[in-house]
Amino acid sequence: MIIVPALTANQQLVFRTLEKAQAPLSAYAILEQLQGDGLRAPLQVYRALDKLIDFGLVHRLESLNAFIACDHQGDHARHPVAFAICEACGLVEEFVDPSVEKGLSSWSKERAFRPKRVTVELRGLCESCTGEAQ
Amino acid sequence: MIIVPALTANQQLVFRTLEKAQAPLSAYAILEQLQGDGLRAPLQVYRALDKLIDFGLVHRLESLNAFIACDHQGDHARHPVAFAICEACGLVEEFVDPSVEKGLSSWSKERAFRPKRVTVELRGLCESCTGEAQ
DNA sequence: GCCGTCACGTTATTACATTACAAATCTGGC
DNA sequence: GCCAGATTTGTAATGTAATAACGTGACGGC
Repeated sequence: MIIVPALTANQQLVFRTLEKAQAPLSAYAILEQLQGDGLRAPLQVYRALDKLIDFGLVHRLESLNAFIACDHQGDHARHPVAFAICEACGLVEEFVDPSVEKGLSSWSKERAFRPKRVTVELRGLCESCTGEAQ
Repeated sequence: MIIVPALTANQQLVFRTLEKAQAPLSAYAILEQLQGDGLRAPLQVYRALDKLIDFGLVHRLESLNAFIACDHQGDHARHPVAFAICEACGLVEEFVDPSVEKGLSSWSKERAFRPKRVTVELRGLCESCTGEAQ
């Protein structure tokens, strides 16, 4: 169980922006949206994001250089999570797959590798975009 | 089976640099090494990298913004590949895990998601660094 | 009161990647 | 051979993402 301390003002602003978006946002896109609320510099956003990621409230999508609110709040906070990203409509689906998890953890155990951070991302076409785009 | 056409001059230069490095290099690091050989602009490197990735000769490490020569040449060219990256010594190990592969492909099948590109990266500590760094 | 810690703010800079366009080079048809 | 179109290559400029370096202020323990 991870304790999430009360969020600071900046952290709340950033987190709510991501929650509302329901889609991945880049740090600079977040900044743009929060310029009316006193945020001025990228670093303010990056710092908030770092914390939110630590708390398990936000995930980073490496292949997109973007961030998204975790939609299994606390549920599997900090579990290795995977993402399916539709390149046509931008939809991002977050999921946990036991077989993937098992494979990675047993590989790690065999090699005595100690994973700190796990990235699993599928880029492709979601069901509804599959027909349209060939 | 994928046909790899003869590499262009730039592609060869970039590929050999990565082969020699045996470690991930950023596009700009590659450029720096090749400045004596007629490469001048980032785009020349990025274009070569794009092709090499298409051919399955090079992989991109999303969590590092860097590139590395595939070390299973042709073996599993274009198969989904996973990486374990040591944050202490920089060692990168490329591997294929059937259970991971199976998990991802069956998840995709169930959701009718068509993956085009798969990223699986573990960041952590390799065996030899695990002792030293706590 | 003093110190350590932590979040915050600001400026400048570095790192990574792409757009836009011009020049060169390849290719098939005649 | 030579031209027209397509493809690849080179170059400059720009856009986007992330961090370094520095300093300030709030708060709790002692």
